[in-house]
Amino acid sequence: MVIEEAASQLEALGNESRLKIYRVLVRAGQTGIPVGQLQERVGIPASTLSHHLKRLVDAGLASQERQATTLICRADYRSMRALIGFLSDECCAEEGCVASSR
Amino acid sequence: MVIEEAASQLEALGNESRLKIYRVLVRAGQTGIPVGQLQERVGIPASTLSHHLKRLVDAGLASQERQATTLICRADYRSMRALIGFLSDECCAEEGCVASSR
DNA sequence: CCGCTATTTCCAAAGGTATGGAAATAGCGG
DNA sequence: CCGCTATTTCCATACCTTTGGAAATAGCGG
Repeated sequence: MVIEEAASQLEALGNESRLKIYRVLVRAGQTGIPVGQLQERVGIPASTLSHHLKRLVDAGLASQERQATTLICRADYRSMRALIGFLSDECCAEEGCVASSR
Repeated sequence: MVIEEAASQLEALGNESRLKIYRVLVRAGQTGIPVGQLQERVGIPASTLSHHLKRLVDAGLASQERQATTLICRADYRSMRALIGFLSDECCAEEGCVASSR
């Protein structure tokens, strides 16, 4: 993972609304969750939610799949795994840190 | 870790300059590194660097300690550990993710 | 107290982000 | 093709971020 990508993913997650959205996505598992239900769950206006979702998708943290008129959203676990890996490896490579204490 | 804190730390790391700075801090280990050396290392004007450092410190990701005229900066490993824990636990609690594949 | 180095704060400009209502679009089911 | 629901795009507004030069401050050593 290159630093630009890590930064853009961290930026995407570095907003309370988006982090909440992302958390709901994660809890929805592989099944995913439609935008509408997501909206009820997080209580954000549709327009705003759509903007935030786009940021998460653009950052590679989530994906969307059309099923008729509804859009199913899913967290991309691989990217989160890669991001956690980056934080552990690149940013926590020295003594005293989680990576070395394992 | 509460979601507000996680979001603010992710936001602090979600900027390429700050992520680079943070990485240098981590690599400097417990010894830490003076602001001046950090500046040479990342090639950012002193003023800008100072702003970024403040953000990292405010987010609890780094700390600073005066030693005479120089300021030693250090990464706060505990906060990174907590952040990685949050991402693994809160955001990756379902099937298919890193947390469950361990 | 002075000069010196290290670092911050002040200030201002430019651009980006967040927000959400209103209008547009997508994709059925009939 | 129409109406309907789901979702996005358009648009505008307010606010926040990033950037960096210049001036201010901190803390020595003399």
